[in-house]
Amino acid sequence: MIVGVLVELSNKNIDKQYFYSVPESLIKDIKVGIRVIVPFGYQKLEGFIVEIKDKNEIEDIDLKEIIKIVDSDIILNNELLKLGKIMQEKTLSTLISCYQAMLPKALKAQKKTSIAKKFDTYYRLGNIPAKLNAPQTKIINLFNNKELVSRKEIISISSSSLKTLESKNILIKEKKEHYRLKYNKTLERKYTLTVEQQKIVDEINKSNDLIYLIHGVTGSGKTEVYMELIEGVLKQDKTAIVLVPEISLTPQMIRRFTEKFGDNIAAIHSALSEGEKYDEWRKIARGEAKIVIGARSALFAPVKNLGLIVIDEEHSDTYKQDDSNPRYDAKEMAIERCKLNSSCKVILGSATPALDSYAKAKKGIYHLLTLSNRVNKRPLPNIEIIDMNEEIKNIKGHFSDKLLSKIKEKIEKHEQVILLLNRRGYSSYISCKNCGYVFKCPNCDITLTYHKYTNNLRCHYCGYAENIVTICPSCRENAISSLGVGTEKIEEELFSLIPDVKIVRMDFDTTTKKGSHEKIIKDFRDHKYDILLGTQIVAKGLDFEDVTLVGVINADTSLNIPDFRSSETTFSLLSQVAGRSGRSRKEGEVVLQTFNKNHYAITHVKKHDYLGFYNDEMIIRRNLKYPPFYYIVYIRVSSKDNNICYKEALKIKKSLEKYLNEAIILGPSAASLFKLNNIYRYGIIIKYKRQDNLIDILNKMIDVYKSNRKVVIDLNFNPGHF
DNA sequence: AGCACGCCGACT
DNA sequence: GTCGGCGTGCTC
Repeated sequence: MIVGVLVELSNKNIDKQYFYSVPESLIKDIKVGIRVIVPFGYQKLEGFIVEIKDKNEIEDIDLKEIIKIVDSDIILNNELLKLGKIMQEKTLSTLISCYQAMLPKALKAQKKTSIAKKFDTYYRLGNIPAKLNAPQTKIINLFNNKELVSRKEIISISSSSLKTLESKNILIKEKKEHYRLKYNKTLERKYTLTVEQQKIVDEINKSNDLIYLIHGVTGSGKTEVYMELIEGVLKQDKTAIVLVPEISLTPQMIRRFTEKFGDNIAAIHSALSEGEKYDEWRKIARGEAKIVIGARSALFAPVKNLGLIVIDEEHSDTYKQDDSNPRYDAKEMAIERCKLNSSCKVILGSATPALDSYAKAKKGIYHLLTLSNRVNKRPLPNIEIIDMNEEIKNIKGHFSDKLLSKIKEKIEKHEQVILLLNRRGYSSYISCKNCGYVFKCPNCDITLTYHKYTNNLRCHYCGYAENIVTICPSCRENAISSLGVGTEKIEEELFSLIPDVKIVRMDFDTTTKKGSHEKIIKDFRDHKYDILLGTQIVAKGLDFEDVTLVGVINADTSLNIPDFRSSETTFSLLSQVAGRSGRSRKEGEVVLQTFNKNHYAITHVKKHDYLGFYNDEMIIRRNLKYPPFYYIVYIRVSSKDNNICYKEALKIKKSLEKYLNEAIILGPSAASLFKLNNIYRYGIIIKYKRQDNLIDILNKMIDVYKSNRKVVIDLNFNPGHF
């Protein structure tokens, strides 16, 4: 027996099957998809068996032998094997990295300390003799209606009797695995769908389309629709996967699913320990959980007979793996996985769909469905725009009079407030503190990034650069600055403006600890605080009854992110956070502070007008040749040597221009993290509508550079950001 | 990735 | 002479 093994190392030079013979003693346990340890050159590596062949199919006589089998579980089933190959073709990353990306750490092929399974001890009956004493009889009676009884239960009667019974082989010990997590079905809330919700459920159920986009305003009850659809899928003995942007941010979602489906669900997310993930994964593989809820990678949960994939908040950038290889798009992969199953459907849901998704829906590629009313006909909150250019003279800290007085008013009425501090992205930009002017690239219309290293402003798209000035070109004030504000500073200001106010901060720094996020949510719901102050994190899916005011301290910051999507992300963020207000009986209000009150992202948020925003933004995207009108591939060239790096990047650009004559090639320009860990990076952008030889040319480029040890190239198809 | 081999400069 | 730097090739 010969097996083809894909080893753990992610490197284009060795990203292929290596063949090994199987020693006689292991043959019976060999299956495709299991992990094995093999000799590889001078080292021992872990890998996956991806093929089994007969001896006479291979000409090579001198194969090495497999050292051992890691465990008997099939990790990569047929479906995952196929899906990994598709991912490889879509990302041009290594095949092994695609497989690894689909698995929890404990199941990846890599040398590691193994994670122990957790066991409970049980007993089964052996031969029962005629004579037993009283406690012994009592113990035996425990077996009246079951085969196995737990040690715990027996000991509660008598531990010494257990000892005797065990020694006489009357009771036989048996270990049974238990999973670390348990979901208890609680009393189910009876919920009747609204007419609008029911209509959507019916339409999806009777349609044969593959992909659906549910555009539902905040508070329209998309989750109820998902649950109803899932119930239908379960009735057909099929399974479902629900993807959420970041599951630890949506404890309410899990709670509602648990209420309805109990232990039929498995949740996979970053807040779980590796041991817990391992358990959840195997529970799914054994068919003990039919519904999987989780972040991006939960898409690859080993469910069988998949009937439905739900992608909630589908506009979220977390569905694109952008930071490391393979840079895959979970939405795209969901559709691929769907196609591998018969009559499986993908549901995308959002109050503010990604422009790309909505465009596809309008074209009929996705089946568009709309929920235009909030549940119980609650009105959408009234949104008030505060022009900070006007307010700047009598501003207190970062607060306008209007926002401050509204906050005070709500606190007096014992209602609650959510404040959003819209924090900029990773890169820094320069703006005028007086009028809010930001420096933009004359070629690309995106914000220029400040580079400390060279002390100038640069465009990450085309490489345009200009020098720093201190006088604002717009208002002529000497107020150019790169300072941002943090939640601590705002909290401080609030304390001095409203003594005795109770504030809880929530940002990515205060919520890294396991469970801290849930605790903040719970405490806020219990009215331990008046104000929830946070960054982007407070915009996501939170549902508080008594929040009647949402304040946005700086609506603009995300408009200035150097990314062609900055308007879209701003519109989406503001709409989402506005949706947190007035979710129950009391009417909600929203106050947005901005320096750009006439910006179309702001004006459309005020009117709750997604379509209006969509139409405006599409015109800009078309004119500037951005997605969804053009596709983008980002090529990152990196090296320890700045000079070599730039030269190679330029060489790549030149040859791409030669071979890709239907595409626009931009760059090379300094990447947003130009120098990191002493490695320099340049980026080249390919924009194209149609380019038939693209994949072919890119593969050739990868091939040329795989043996180059001075520069590394990296590809990102349709990057989430730059 | 990680290791060996082999070619070249510099130094006990 | 020979130690070690690194460019190159190979891993079933």
